[in-house]
Amino acid sequence: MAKTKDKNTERTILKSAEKIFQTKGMDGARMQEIADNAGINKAMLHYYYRNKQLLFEAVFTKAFSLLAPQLNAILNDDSSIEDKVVNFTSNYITFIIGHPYLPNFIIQELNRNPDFVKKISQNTGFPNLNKFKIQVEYEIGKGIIRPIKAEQLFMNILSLNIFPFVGKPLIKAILDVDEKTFKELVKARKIEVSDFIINSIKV
Amino acid sequence: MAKTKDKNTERTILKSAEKIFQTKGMDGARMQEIADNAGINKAMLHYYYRNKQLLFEAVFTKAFSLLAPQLNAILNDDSSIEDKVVNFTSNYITFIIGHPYLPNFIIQELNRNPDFVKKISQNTGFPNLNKFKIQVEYEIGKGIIRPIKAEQLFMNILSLNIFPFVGKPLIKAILDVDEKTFKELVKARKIEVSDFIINSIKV
DNA sequence: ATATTCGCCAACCATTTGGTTAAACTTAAT
DNA sequence: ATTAAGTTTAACCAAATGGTTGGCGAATAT
Repeated sequence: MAKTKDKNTERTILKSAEKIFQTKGMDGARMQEIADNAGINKAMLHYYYRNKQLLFEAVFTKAFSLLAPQLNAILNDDSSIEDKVVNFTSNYITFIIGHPYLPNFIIQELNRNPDFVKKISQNTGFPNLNKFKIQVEYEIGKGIIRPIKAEQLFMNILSLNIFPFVGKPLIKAILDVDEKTFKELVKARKIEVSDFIINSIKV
Repeated sequence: MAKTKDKNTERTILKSAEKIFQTKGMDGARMQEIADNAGINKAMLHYYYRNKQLLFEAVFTKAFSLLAPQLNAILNDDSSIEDKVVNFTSNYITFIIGHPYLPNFIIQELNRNPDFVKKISQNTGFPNLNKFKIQVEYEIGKGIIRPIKAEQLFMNILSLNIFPFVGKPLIKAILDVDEKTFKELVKARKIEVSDFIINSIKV
């Protein structure tokens, strides 16, 4: 049964590696803990992924490949800016509620190793602003939205959507709310955030 | 000269510890690297701060004590919401440009150890929403601003101000801009962000 | 049937790392 | 000058950590 167990073990390892790396980060993760979590010998991690760095990169690349399409939705979709904001906000927050570890993991690791961003930004499908920029200028010219630089609008959209997840411990402490209340607040942001943005840019 | 050297060494250690911890995090930081950076023997770190955890906490506490007053400015000041947004945004961004490592460090470490937030949140002077909440409800009642929950407005303000610093590597890559251009964009946010918020909440 | 390949593991290894020790040095007080 | 207290260092230690090795058993190919 060796050949079939093969793929199975590899997946098990990746699953465990995701769990550990995404909660503890590259520096805080221990190969032994990943092996224990996967219920296998530590040597197996090296058998399948050679070393810690490569295992980490497998986890990171997969995580980023989940997030990138979300961002491309607002950058490359054909609908109006207002529609995009509404859809992106709702979809993104729903998505992250299902993967609450993702944004913080990616941002933390990108900050830890800024060179790493070059590697993945060369990848095809990496989000870029070109199309969005043209659209923003077009809708401003048409008088549909107020004048604003596409870069700033994009930063605002990203900030409002991502930050609450990344800054969760800080926000929970300041608002003095429990986990349940926090989740409700975040869920309400599916429309709260798009209203806030539309209010601001609509003429 | 022992007594005077004393405080000096202690400060030197803390300075180096700040530099290393804030760029590499608790897990990524090495006591040896801190000692090297301070130009002293590793044993000195333990002589003055007992162990890594306590040295880290000294750094973290100091970092947070720099940030907390910034947040309290918008929560406890007596001016109108509009004025507070304008002032906070400008002041906060100016402040962080001078301490670019701070937000990411604090957020990363709070996420790494959520229990840690309890410790510091009991501290007097820890930001809380009480006063801000009353003010938001008051201004809504008076018809000065649109209806919005204070919690959501606060999250929005925080997100728009903090996220660009935390998500810098990601944003730089997507916008495809160099360091200089990014700094200009962030600087422009001193008014960009408050305009954006005011636009959205003003009746 | 035999040889070979593959998945897997216990045991091991070299290095790193946080932390300790004991002695030397510096300074101020007696 | 002597003592006592605080400061600094080189050398050391035990544990943790990423990674390697050699072999075992099961499946596959010859």
